[in-house]
Formats: sequence, C-alpha cells, structure tokens
Amino acid sequence: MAKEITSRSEDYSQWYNDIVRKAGMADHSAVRGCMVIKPHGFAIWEKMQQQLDRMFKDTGHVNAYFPLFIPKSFLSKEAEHVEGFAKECAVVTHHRLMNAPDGSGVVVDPTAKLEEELIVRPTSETIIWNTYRDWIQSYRDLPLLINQWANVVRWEMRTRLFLRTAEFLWQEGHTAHASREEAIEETRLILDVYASFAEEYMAMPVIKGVKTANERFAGAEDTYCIEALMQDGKALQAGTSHFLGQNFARAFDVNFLNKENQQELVWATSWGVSTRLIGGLIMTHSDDDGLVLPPKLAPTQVVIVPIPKPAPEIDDAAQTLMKALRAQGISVKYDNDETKRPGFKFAEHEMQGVPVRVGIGMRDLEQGQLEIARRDTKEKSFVPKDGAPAYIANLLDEIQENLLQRAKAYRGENTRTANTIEEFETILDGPGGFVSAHWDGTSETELAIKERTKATIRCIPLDNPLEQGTCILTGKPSTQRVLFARAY
RNA sequence: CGGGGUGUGGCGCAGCCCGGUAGCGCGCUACGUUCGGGACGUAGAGGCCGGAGGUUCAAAUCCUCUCACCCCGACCA
Repeated sequence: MAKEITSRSEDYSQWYNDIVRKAGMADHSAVRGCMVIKPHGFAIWEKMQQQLDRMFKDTGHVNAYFPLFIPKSFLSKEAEHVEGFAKECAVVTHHRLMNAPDGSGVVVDPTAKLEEELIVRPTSETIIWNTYRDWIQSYRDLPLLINQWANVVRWEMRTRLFLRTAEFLWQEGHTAHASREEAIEETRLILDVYASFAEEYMAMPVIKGVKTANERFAGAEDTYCIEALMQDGKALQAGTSHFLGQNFARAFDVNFLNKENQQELVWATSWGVSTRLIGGLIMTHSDDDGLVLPPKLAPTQVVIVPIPKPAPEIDDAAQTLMKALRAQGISVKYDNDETKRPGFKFAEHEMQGVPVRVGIGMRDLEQGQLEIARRDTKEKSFVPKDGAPAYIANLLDEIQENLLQRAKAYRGENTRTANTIEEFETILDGPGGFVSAHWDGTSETELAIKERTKATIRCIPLDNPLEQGTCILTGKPSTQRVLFARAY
C-alpha cells in the first residue's frame, strides 16, 4: 500500500532504489553523489565491520588511521596509480572563507590559497607508503600488517546508493613484507578472508579469481577479487586484494636491510571492501516484499509482535521469550507499539528484512503455542511455547544456510559456457549471468569483446581447470576459460 | 561529460500546452469504533510550486540561467 515497492520483474533498478529507500537504509543527500546512511543501513554496516575486524585481528592485523588529505605530489609518484585515479579526485585548494564584498554570503578567500594542493584520498597507498618509509628499517620491522577503517572520495560520474557513491566507507589494509612470496601469501590470505566472510556471513557465494591486466588496480602487479552474481544476472565485484610488488616501495623509497645486510625494496599488498557490500547483500537475497537479511548480519534477528488486545499474559510470554533468546545471544525486539496494527507491523518488519517474526496472541497462548514466521520463505509455523527458543535458534541457522544455498543454486543456474561469440551474445542478451568462455589472453581481444557485448572479464578463477580451446572472438588458441559478465 | 526525463505539503502525483495566486491519494494530528496480514468514520494541520533572474497588471504555468535526482551512453578496481 503506502510503502509498495516496484517489482523486480517490472524494473530491477527501480526495485533496488525502492528497497534502499523504503527499508530505511539510505537517502540521497544534499551533496551530489553522496548518501546519508540511515540507522538501519548503518547498523548492517556495523555488523559487517565487527565481523571483518575480528577476522583481520585474528589474522594478525592491527588498526591505525591515516589522514583524509594527501599532498598532490604524493599521488604522482607512482605513474600507473596517478593515471588510474587522477580523473576522479576532489582537490582542496584553499583553507579560508571570507564574507563576500557584495554581502551575498561567503566566498573563498583568494589570499588563502594552499602552497601545495591537497587531494581528498581516493585510496591511501601513497600517504601510507610515504609513512612506512620512516617505520621500516630492517627485516625485523616486517611484516607490517595494518588496516584502517575510513571514508574515501572518488568523483564518480554516475552514482547508485551503496553500489557507487562519490564518498564511501570502507576498510583498506596495507601490508609490507620482506619477500615476494610472503606478500603474495598475504594477498591470498585476505582473499580467503573476504570469500569466507561473503559466504558465511552475507550468505553471498563468490568466485575467487585474478583480474586481467585491464581490470587491475592502478599500481598493482596482480589484483585478486571476489565476484558475486546479482539477481538480475549482472556481476558485482565485492572485494579486491592487490599484490603491489615493489611498485610503491620504489616510488616512496621504502627499503629494508635484509638478513644478509643488504638493502632491499619492501614488498606490498593492499586490500579493501566497502559499503558496496550492502548493495550486494540487497541484490543477492531481497524480494518484492522488501529486504531479506541473513541472520548473521541482521541488526535485529527476531521481532515479537503482540496481537491485540494487549494482555498481561502476552507481555509475560514475550518477556520470557526475549530473555531466553538473549541468553542464546540472539538479538530480539518486542514491537509493542500500540499505535500500529499487527498487519502493518508484519509488512514493516518484512520490508526491513528481520529474519524471524514471532506473533503472540491470546488464541496462541490458550493453545500453548506461538506463531513463528521466517522472512526468507515467508512460511509460518505454530510452535509449542516452551520449545520456541530452541526452535528459533535453529531456524536462524537454517535461514542463514537456506539463503546461501538459494544464492548458490541461482548462480549455478546462471553460469553458462559459450564456445562462439554468437552463443556468448545470446546468453548475455537473454538471461545474463556468468559466461565461461575461451579468450586468447590479449588486452586487445578483451576490449573488443567489451566493445561489442558490454561484458568484461570478471576474473580468471583461481581453481580454473586447464582446457584447450579457441578464443570466441579471434579463434586463436586458449588454454583456459575465463569468466565474463556484464557488471555493476 | 553527451542524450532523454523529472523537480508542486513528509511520500506519490494532477494542474503547466490555452498565465488570474494550488488540488488529489497516502501519511500526519485529535476523538471514537477497531485490531490474527498494510483498518474505518468524523474533524483538523501542513505547500510563497527546486533556486536565481527576466517578460507581464498578474507566473506553478512563458523565457534565460542554475542546482539536484532518475534512465540510457561514455567513464569507473
């Protein structure tokens, strides 16, 4: 009714926008391309942060914080890096405002021009490696395993809430190592952390892979990624982990004395995931009734809705259940707002994606049962009151698992192989999804395929089997299939 | 940045072509009846029509500029 959302079949983009707005996740702000993350959206981000942070700490990383501003000269020290980011940087040129002489408001004070302009970080490699130079002298200072939670700014032409905004929140890890092997190992370790976070917490299956040269991070030797498939058949890059080789060490002159008492350049990695994950979460699970959240990331896992008229027995039953659930570490909310009717609450909590809803009315209590509804399948069951806490704990696990299996099944059904460019195009113009196809390994061919079909190579999967074949575009020999898709 | 579209109470829209000082639905407030899937009745509150300038006796309506958002494209780790 009042909050109805566009159906996915009618207009997927509009459906996405409706979900973000009507589930109370985010709004557009007064600033172009920037969003206001509302409490419900931010609570989900906090859940993601908590878990990721724990995983980073468990793998030996520590948090630190580097400045928002980067001297312009730093950015140009690594040639490919600056080329990659120069087109989308916000620049600070002055440090003072003054009243306009004509009284029309405040204007930039022309006498307050900065000697060196500052860039609002699009990513922090440069300022961090400039700092690492002072921190690293010897192999004993390595490895340096640092993460920071921060905001960054990339002046995007076209923005979508969560998926691509001019300012976004993320974490960026920046590590320094004594050997190439160790740095590569770190890059892969983090990729595994990201993949298990995506699957175990977001219930979003991902493919681990390596990017082609075209899609590589500006300044990296190799970019590893996790790629997910959204409900509309488009791919989403959900996280990246870069092996930076010695590029940044060379650019910022970061050397260490190795065990043989020789100066050597430090080996680097960087890796990040952002609030974009929230967009991925939405487009993996949600439906035409609103958001669907995996229990492990739901700010509220269970909501209890009393069916009026309010009675002390109902309140008692709700309190007892809440206590039992909280004792199991389950987050629960009792929605006893008397100004709203139950049907309205049902719809509202479905919109917000609460995984489990418990309805308690006198009729139920007389029969010693509770009505328990799950968000993922919309099924309702009546469960004996005493068994409810255990039932719900189990149900949350089941929902988590069901969401993952459902998403995996979808991805399985929407991953196809193509052996000719015609087959390739038929798939993309039809159902979409991932297309596994042979490619001759050149950037020219990759770009030509992109030009013709709008699809890009999402990655070369890590566990990719070798297979003789011929490139779908050029017919040249190929040793393995790579994963193509149209992407966000 | 190019093409197209839209900005009118909190939200969704009509009115604009053929200028005359704003209307509908939802939501909101109060009271009552209700309450097991987005309740109903009655009475109310709320908008200088995105912003600036211009034309005119008169502008939501016509003109110019500007800002924001949406779609497509270009671009984008």
